[in-house]
Amino acid sequence: ILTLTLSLYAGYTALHYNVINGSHSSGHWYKQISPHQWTAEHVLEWISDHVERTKFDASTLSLDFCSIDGPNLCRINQEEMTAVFGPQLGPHLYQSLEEYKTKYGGTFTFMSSPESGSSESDPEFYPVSSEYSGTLDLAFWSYGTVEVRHAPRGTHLWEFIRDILIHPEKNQGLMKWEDRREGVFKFLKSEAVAQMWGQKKKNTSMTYEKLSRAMRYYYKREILERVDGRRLVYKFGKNSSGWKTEEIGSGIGGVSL
DNA sequence: TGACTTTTTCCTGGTT
DNA sequence: AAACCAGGAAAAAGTC
Repeated sequence: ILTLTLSLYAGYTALHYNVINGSHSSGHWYKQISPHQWTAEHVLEWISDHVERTKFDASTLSLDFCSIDGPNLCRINQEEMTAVFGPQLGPHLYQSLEEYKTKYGGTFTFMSSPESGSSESDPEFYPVSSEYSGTLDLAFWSYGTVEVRHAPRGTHLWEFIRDILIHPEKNQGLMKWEDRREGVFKFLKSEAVAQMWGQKKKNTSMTYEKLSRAMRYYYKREILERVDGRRLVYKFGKNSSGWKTEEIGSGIGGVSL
């Protein structure tokens, strides 16, 4: 499953699936070995764990950030980690990585990674050391680059709603499935969800009234289907994706994002 | 830059 | 009466 989702381009969507499925089904093998031996998949598992643990909003992350293997990950210092993953998740990740490094420290020869030094008068030259082999885009590795470079894909309203729904462990009581298989769901705290949506869009004046207008525009595009008679209830339509339990590994991204 | 898409804002009117 | 639902219109934002 991990491999399949990785091959999909919808980065953050794949990360969500990791959070949901990876942590339960496919064990945490990365915990058994040194970070220096982690594969890109291990790194992704590790990140997913922290996303879940810190209740970080994964939708602001790009999978591109995570396409890095253990050896390269270990070369990142705290500042870089924070620059890339933000002030919340970054430090968590850094500390966790240090712990794993220490735990398996004796086994390897490299070391000296956290040159948390502050003499980098040469930002552009850095993150990559000589044998960089990951697929990480260099554009990300400059100070202050927290946002995704181009369009943060997956920021549409319906995706935001979907992502709340597929994260039952976090966002408790905000929304719930009425019929998971059919894609019928309901707002439990309509104004709270609207506030969160507003927060994401940097708009403090968002309300459910306005959010719901945007939702209604989805009917014509068949991203949502109308459910009448039931207040605060909506249903995903055929032009939405990423919410079906059977859909994992196929069909995601078949629809415009 | 300009066309196009999506979301926001506002509104009138109806329903639960 | 409060909280929703339906959409039209148009502005604002975001994308390509």
